[in-house]
Amino acid sequence: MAVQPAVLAIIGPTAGGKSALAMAVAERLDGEILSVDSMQVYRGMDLGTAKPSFAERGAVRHHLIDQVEADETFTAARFVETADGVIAEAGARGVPLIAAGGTPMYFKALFHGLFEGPGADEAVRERLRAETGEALHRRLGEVDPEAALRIHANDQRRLIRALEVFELTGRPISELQTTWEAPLDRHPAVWVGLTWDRSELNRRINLRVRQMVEAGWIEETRRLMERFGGLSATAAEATGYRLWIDHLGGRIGRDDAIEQIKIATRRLASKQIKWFRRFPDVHWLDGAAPVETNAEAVIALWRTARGEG
RNA sequence: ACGCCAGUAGCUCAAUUGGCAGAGCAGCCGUCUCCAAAGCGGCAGGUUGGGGGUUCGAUUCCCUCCUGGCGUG
Repeated sequence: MAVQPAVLAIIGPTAGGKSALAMAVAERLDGEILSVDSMQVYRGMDLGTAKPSFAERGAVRHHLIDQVEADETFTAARFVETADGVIAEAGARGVPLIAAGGTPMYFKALFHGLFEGPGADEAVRERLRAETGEALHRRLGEVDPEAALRIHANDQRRLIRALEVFELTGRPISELQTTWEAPLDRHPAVWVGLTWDRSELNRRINLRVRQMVEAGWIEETRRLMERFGGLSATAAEATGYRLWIDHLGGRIGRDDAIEQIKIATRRLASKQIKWFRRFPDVHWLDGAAPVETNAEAVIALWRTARGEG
C-alpha cells in the first residue's frame, strides 16, 4: 500500500496566487499552512514579503512565519529542521498541512534533504573570504577536483562552502552531496503548481508592487532601520528592502526605486518558474483560473491521493 | 529667429592626435546541496539621427537637414 501523503505542496511564481489558493484549500480541509518562504521568516518584514495578514493568520494557522528578527540570519538548514518538526507534529494530530511558497531551494531542501555535513562556520568563512577566487579554486582543485570542475573560479560563495566542508570534515563536498536526481520523497506529498502567461504575471507584479508601496512599505523599512540600524545579510537580500534603504538614505528616488523593484520581482518570478518546472510529478493548474475552481481541483487531487475517493 | 550643446544597443554612457564600435543595467539561456527574493557562467543586441562631402579608411573632420535641451531676442 502506498504511503498516504501528509503534505499538500503548492508551488509557483511570486504574485501568482499561491497564498490565496492555500488559504482556500486550508479552510475547506480544515488544514494548516506551512510557509516555504525564505523572507517571510523575518519579523517586521511584512508588506515587502507579502506576508499573510493577521486576519488570515487568525483564520488558518500558519507555520514558519516570523521565526527570527530582521537583523538575524536564517538558513535553508534551519528551515528544514523546523519544518520537519511541524510536519511530524501536524501528522500526529492528523491535520492536513499545505506547504505553499516561492522558495524553490527550501522545497528542494525539505523534500529532498540537504547532505549530512557541517553547518556554516563564520570563522572559517571569514578567513576564506579574504582570499581571491582563483586561489580558492586552485586549492579546491587539489582537495576536490570533481567539485572544482563544477564550481567556477568566480563563484566565491560556493568555493568557500566546498572548502569549509573539507576543512571541517576532511572529506570532499562532492563525496558528501547526495544526488538531487531522485524523487522528492522525504515527505510524501501531493504537488500542485500554478502556471501563468508571462505578460499577465508581469502585470500582476507591477500592480502588486505599487499596492505594497501605497500600503506603507517605505515606512515599514524605516521602522526596521530605526530598530536595528540595518538588516542581516540574509534579510537584506529580500527584493526591495535594500532599494528602500537607499531611498531613505537619499541615494535613489522613489520612482526609480519602484521601477527597479518591479524589475527585480520579474526576475525573481522568472527564476522561480525555471526552478519549479523541473520539479517532478507536479499537477499544473492555470493560475488565472478562479481560486474556487483551482481549490476544488486541488482538493479532488488530495482526496484521490489519500484514497478518500 | 539667432547662438551654443547634445543625438552611439531597450536604458545610461565609453571609444587615445581619423584606424576592426565597447561597458554597465535590462532581455534571453544555463547553473544552484547550510546566505538562495542571494550567488555564478554564457548568449544576443548597432545602417553610430538622415543625406552628402574630404580620406586608403569617418562615431571622430566639413556641409546640410531633422530631433531634443539650454541661452539670447
